[in-house]
Amino acid sequence: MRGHRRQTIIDVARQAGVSKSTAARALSDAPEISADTRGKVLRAARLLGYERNHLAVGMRSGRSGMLGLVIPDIANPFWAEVARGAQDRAAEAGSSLLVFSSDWDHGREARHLQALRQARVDGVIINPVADSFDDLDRFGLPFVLIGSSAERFPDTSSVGSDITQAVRLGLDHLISKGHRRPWLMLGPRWRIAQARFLRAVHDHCVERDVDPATLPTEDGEYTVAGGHAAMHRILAADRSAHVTVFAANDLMALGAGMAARETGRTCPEHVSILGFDGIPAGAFAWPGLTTIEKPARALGRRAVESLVDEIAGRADHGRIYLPCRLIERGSLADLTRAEAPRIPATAP
Amino acid sequence: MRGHRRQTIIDVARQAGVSKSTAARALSDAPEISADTRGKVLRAARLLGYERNHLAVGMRSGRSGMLGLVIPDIANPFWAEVARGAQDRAAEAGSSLLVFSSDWDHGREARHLQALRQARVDGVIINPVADSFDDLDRFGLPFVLIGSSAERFPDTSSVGSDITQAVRLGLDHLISKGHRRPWLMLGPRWRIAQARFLRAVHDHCVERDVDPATLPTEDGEYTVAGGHAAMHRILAADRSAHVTVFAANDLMALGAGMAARETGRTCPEHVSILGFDGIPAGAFAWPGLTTIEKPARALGRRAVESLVDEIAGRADHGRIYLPCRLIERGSLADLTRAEAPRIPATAP
DNA sequence: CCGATAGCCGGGAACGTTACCGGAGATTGT
DNA sequence: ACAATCTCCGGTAACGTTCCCGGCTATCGG
Repeated sequence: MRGHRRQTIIDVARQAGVSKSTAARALSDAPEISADTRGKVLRAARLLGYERNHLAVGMRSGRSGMLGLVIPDIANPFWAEVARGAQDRAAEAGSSLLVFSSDWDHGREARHLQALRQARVDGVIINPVADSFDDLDRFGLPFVLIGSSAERFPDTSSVGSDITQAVRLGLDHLISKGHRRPWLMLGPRWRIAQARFLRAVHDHCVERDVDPATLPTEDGEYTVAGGHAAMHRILAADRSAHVTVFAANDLMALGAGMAARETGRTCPEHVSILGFDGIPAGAFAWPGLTTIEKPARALGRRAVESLVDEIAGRADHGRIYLPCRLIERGSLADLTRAEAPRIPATAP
Repeated sequence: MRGHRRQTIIDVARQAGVSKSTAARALSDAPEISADTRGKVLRAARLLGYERNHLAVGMRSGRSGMLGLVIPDIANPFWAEVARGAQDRAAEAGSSLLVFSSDWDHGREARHLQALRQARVDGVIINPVADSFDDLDRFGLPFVLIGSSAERFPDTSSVGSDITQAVRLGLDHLISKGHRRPWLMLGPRWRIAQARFLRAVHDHCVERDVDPATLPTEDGEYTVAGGHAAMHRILAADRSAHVTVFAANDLMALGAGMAARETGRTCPEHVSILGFDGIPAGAFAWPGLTTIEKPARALGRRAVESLVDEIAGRADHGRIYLPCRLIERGSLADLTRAEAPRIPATAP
């Protein structure tokens, strides 16, 4: 029973007493077939437990019914959420998702793209490692950029979050709480996301009559360890009674919180932290991380939608920026009515 | 340039001046070919930018080079880590991974399995929704169970974590810290994982001369909200000065911590919490969550290894249980030398 | 010098499906 | 009543690859 040969459409046709063309028509509900024979075929298919062979379909029709997703790391909660959204939407569209993690490594990314091409996926959603992504034009597959790397490619559709709006949300909230001179904790200098974030901040500062040059910055990796290290550098450099940090990423913000605690400082008494991403872990920290939530799941869904448009040929090459949302938890002090906090007891 | 037809092996053969059989031999480095012609073919392939069509390969050879992974939720950090391990190992083995989230829903699971069958994946790694998983024998694909659902299927290989060892680790640690009567915060009653956890606890209690019947239990969903609700019930039922909880899952433990704070209790002064899973978010909570770490990434890797064995026919139908590791952070009080803590100031 | 063997290569068939073309009846219009 | 149209169906050719079989050349043993 186990070693039984797989049923093909020919078996179904024979069982139903029709030709395989007719069986195919019934199975792919084409219009030119009588309801009667369709019923017969469908019954036969069910009886035999027939499952259509998508490899053969893809081979003949040129559509494999598979989509590729290449992100930095599926174990990163933000990207996991994106993947979930993409997967859900792909399933609704009747296609499957091949997921790959590039680890910000060019070689891995290249290998994954090759695997995707060889698997003949119908299209790819990618957050490219390099913001150059030079193989783009001879990539030979429909694709959609996701995340923040859309700037240099005006001719390709992309889905990202609205950084400008997000930064406005964050800065205005900081200002309303009395934080006039937050540190900006940025990602690596070579990432275009860094530049975009910084530019959004500058633009908004100008709008609010703040001199952007007065805002101190510190770089670090987009990880907990990166934020941890950067925060130690910040605290070593800034001996103010209250240090405020606007992190470009929640993981960094969380790392910053840990670093602050290690120096005996508590949040939000001595330190205020604003995150960016909205990963669930921020809710469990104590105090809860106030952050700007990117619509990760929706991002994944929209990327798939753009991609199927792209595949279908109706490519409007649009750039889509989804709005973000401020989540207030407890990591931001209200300095407008607070007395000056005292210097932490044990500093390093 | 964009609309250029895809290069096939026939184009390569023509370019190299050989037959397609020879080209195929060169490309799949078969032995019966001279080094000279192989070089010619390979050069021609590179020149034309040839990419082998895996759909056609799968069609002819019966191997699609794709593996399926069906887990409850890719956005759950534990499963994301498993997926990452599986994906890495699959890439090393030269195959791609189709990822699906079932959301503990039978219908979704069934649809995903159908998609996987139709895609003609070579095998599937699955954490089944139902611990019955009755379609198993007529599933018709090589597969490996992952997680805690291997009990009822002695004939299938599976990969999971060593719950017995983990529970021993946890209980001994609790006892060493002076916690003699922890609450057990369990998952839903219908999940077999619940029974396994409970049995492991009982067995170990007997070994340590503790009457397992004295351990109070509380059920809940395997989520933050579930742990949150369960903790409120526990605190309502237990008015002791110090309440200790051994949660079956980190998310529940985190939810429990939030609930405790809401009632004005602090951890570890009034409440001790021991988690289970080792998700990264536990490190950011304050205090850090002491927990038993499951080797999630290794789990994913081993599952793929078992699966390729299964596909290759050398199925030893082994059950693999990987050891867990205790991570001490700050959520457990040391009751052996502490004076009796006072009752929390504001109880609900 | 001839047959056997090994090494290398080409030709065809097959995998399961869909696209296309043509044909047999049934139905319609004049 | 006859041509024209429509509805439905069957046969055949692809899609790109691998596998099997047979053939050609060169080498070798006797």
